Amino acid sequence: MALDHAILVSLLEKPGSGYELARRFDRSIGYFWTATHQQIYRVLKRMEAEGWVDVRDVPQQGRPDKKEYSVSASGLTALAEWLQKPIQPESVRHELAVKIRGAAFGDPAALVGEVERHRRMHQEQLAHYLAGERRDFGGSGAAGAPEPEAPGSGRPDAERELQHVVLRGGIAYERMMIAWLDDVLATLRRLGPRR
Amino acid sequence: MALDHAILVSLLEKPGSGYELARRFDRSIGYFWTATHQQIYRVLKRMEAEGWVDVRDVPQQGRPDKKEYSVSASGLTALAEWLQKPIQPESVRHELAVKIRGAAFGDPAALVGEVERHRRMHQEQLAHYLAGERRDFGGSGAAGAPEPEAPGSGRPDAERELQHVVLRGGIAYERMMIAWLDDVLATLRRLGPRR
DNA sequence: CCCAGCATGTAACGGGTTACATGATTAG
DNA sequence: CTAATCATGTAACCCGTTACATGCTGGG
Repeated sequence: MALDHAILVSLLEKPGSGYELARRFDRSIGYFWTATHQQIYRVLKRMEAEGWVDVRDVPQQGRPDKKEYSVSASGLTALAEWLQKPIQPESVRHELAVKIRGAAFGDPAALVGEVERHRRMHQEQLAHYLAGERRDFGGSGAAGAPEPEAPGSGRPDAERELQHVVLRGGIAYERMMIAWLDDVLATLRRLGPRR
Repeated sequence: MALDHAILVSLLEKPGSGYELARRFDRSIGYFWTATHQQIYRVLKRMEAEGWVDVRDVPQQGRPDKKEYSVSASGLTALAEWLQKPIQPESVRHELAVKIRGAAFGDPAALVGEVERHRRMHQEQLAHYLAGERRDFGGSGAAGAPEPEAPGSGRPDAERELQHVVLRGGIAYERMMIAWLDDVLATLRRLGPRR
């Protein structure tokens, strides 16, 4: 289970509250791992009990107080151990592919709208990634852009480079999906309506 | 939840036992949806109770008897209804990406072996898909290859075309992953060992 | 004789999802 | 006044995973 470790990585990049983590999971971390606030609170509580994270009450004005979590020494050790262990390849889950194969037993043309909708969503996600890349990693060429967020406890250069390569993975994924959905649309249109 | 519908699609393509379904989920259907035999038996029992599938005892010689499941009329209706409903985009889960970002707080070079391992697995999966494509959908050009499996109750041409376009999606995915993992490897090597 | 394959299951555990709950402040 | 944002939580349910169990046949 990687949610624990995803949270550790996020807290190492920048300490924060459960609420803040939930928002990060809707954004940068969410590019490759999703979690709701319920899951996050549950895991934070468990990790606190195990001593992987430290908590600090932060009073705020104009807002509710919050608990700021940060990674403890033993949490860092746990992460390092996990990094050593091989993981098995993720099992794929493409509900849309189930639908596409299922369309042979319904009306292929009826799926066109749905596939177009997915294509649009991937297009938006791609635009979002590209905007983030431009903002955080400079226009095109060399480095030199200021860090958008305070770097965590690691080497700032490694942190940035690795965040960037993961983002490039997201970009490649969205491009691949868009191209494939075009292929799917052409196929559905060629098949036409139910006999 | 799509496991129900993935099973319905597989049974429409060809009726079979829980055991046979489990093997298909390790192969063709498993390209985009995974399931273990325990899940499959559980769902088959539920769908039988709901009347989505019919069961037929098939005595065999030299092997244990089996229960052959096939989709009932109401199962087909349920599938058609599900095809109409929009689904939300799959939430991404890339454990390897968590590790890559986590490597900034450990030793980036130590991840190289693991990433190479994943690259090899994707290469094998790609080879497997390409072999399947050559076998089932002809060398390169036009159609004309004999169906490798008896077609289900739909239009055979639509069934084949849609299976092929899903397979092309798998192929595109593996190619994208291999290219991205090369990018990751180059990045990790550039960063070198822990300071 | 033992292992691999065929075939079907039960049990337990943990994670993910959805719904519900509370309470404060600020902006429209 | 109402809605949105910040902030933390409980409860229930289902799904996915892992381990265990049974029994038969054929091949090395």
